Amino acid sequence: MLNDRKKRVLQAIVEEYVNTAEPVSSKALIDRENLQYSSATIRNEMAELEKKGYLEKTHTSSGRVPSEKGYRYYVDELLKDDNISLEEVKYISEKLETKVNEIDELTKITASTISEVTHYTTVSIGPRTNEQLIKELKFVLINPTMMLAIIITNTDMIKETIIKFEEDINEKQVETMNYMFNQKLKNQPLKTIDRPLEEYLYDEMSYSVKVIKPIIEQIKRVLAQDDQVYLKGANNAFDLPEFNSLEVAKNFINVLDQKELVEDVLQSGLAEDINVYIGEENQKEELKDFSVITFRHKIGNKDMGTIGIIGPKRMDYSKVISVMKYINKKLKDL
Amino acid sequence: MLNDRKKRVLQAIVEEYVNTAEPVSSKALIDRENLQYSSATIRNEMAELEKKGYLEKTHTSSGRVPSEKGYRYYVDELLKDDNISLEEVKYISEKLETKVNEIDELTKITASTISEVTHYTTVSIGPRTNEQLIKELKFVLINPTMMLAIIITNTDMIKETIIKFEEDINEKQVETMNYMFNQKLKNQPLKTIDRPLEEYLYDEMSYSVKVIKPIIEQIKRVLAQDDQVYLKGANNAFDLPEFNSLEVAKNFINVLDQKELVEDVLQSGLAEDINVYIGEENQKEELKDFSVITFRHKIGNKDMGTIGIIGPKRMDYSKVISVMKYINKKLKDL
DNA sequence: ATTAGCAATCGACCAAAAAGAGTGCTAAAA
DNA sequence: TTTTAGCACTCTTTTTGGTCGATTGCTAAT
Repeated sequence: MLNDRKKRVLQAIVEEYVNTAEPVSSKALIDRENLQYSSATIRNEMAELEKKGYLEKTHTSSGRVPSEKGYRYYVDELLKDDNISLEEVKYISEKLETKVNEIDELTKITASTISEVTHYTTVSIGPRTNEQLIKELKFVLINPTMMLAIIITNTDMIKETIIKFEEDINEKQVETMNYMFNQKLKNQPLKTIDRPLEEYLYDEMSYSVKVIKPIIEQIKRVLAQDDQVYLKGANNAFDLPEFNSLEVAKNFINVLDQKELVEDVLQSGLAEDINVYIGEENQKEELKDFSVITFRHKIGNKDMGTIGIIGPKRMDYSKVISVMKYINKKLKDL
Repeated sequence: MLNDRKKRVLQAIVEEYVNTAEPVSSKALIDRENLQYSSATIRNEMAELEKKGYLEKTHTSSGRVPSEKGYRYYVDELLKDDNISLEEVKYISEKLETKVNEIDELTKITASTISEVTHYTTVSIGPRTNEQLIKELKFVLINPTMMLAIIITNTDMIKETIIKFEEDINEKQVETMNYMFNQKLKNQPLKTIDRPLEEYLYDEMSYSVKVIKPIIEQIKRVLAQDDQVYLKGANNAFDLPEFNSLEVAKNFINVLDQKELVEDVLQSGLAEDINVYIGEENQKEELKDFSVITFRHKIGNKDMGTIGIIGPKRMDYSKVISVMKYINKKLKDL
């Protein structure tokens, strides 16, 4: 356990380092109001914090930098989560009141708002396809060999796909299929469309395989489709000093370029609304030098999409988390 | 006009520079089979090419680098457009044979294939919304206050949107609207949905404004929506030595981050299938240090989407154009 | 328990020197 | 007349050495 003064020192170092991006010296802290000690005293505390693993040095005569353990302690125990200004509150409120027709759009707006307020890069993704229910399934005949299938989920997400047939079908048949498919699928999770259904349809329906097969195949394909990852503020990253290292910048772009990786990260979050992953805590090798904060937006129990912030380990955790918590409250009120 | 030997020298310099990214010295060329002269002779030719503006020096005692005029001459007069290997041909063919249901997907696949073969960053966009015809407009009632509008274009692009009403409507009304709207809009360009139509509908249709207004507004909104820009291989750029300059890398990311800018560039191309813009030839200030090659994919007269390659001015024009030409031919055969 | 003071360490910065690459030009060769 | 060898000159890159300043850890005093 850390004594009170050590906590104050650690907090001051994290905050100072987040601000300046320079290793923090004992001298840099002595002006703080809650640290009225000489530099020598601070130095002794820093040495002990280092021994315990909360701080690191880049070389013998440099100032200290928080270790990942240090950041973690800060996030868990020391962080203020009301670090948000009046202007920010106002700006966010305005943004969130934009009228949207689809939930997807709300996630995008939220993501870009977070990016604008925090100046970090955000990625976002809509609700998880697999967990949603089918609220409505509609087939619309376009011409004798083409039909449009529309799936509307309980979160009002729309997925649509064209289905082509090798033989002509008519309106009557479409109506029947509409009935049959809905019978079986309505209020079911999307992942229901799997083997058992396929068998059922082959068995129970009177249409030829030539008609049924393309429908199931195409619907499955659309559902399996990668969810769209939305990226905002990638260039903000380049204003941060850590991105002056080409190595780091390269890794960063590399991460953002791999949509599947980003998707995985966003999908993998725990049940919490807000999750913080610092450096090595990230599952993905490519993210070991970054910190990621994910924010899962729910209405009731319904997953409405996930937003992630990717930035340097020297991230302003306090600001980001404050903003997210405020947005979370605001969304619940909507 | 350039004499034959000067052409050979210019070509050799461009190719060498594209390969090595280092200013080309007179000595570096003397091993070429079609340049069997001493370095002094080459040097004299280089001096003259420089005086004519085809080459540049970074400082008095450096090798030569092609100027934009030099690249332009190379692209127009010297470039070989069959610079494509058997493996590449095979790889491309395979990729293009992927079955797709929507034209949009074909553009994406083509874009990523080009990126994979050339190792440059590609951006792409579907067919221009405004120029397409409405092949089919369908309204589907979801519940008494919600209707789905589906627009299918002549390139089989599907645009759909949910429309919410303040008062209940019934199946009968939807059918009538289906008829009325189709009557007016079928086989019209999408941009038809503009003021005149609005007036017409208000005048001629018997439904209240409360019903008509949200439909038109929402359809307009969807059509005005930014076309989705698809990005592939952004990280490839960072393997190129010019991106070791942080300045350049930053500009590059900045360009890619501005979807509207990229969209503009892709939409602005001339009537040609393939257009090359070298440095200052780009309309956009932000692209002055890059080269862009756009590739418009058409079937008949129908615009099917545009793909752009963004890279350094020291781009392998020959490779890129060879690949695009091959793909173009291949697509025409499909 | 805290602090003043000081030697020791190490990166950042700078200037000078040395090495290297390439050109332009002149004069000789073809 | 065209081509080439040779060399002085220019400019960049790399290396070297040395100073400066920031910061620490430790010791002894408060």
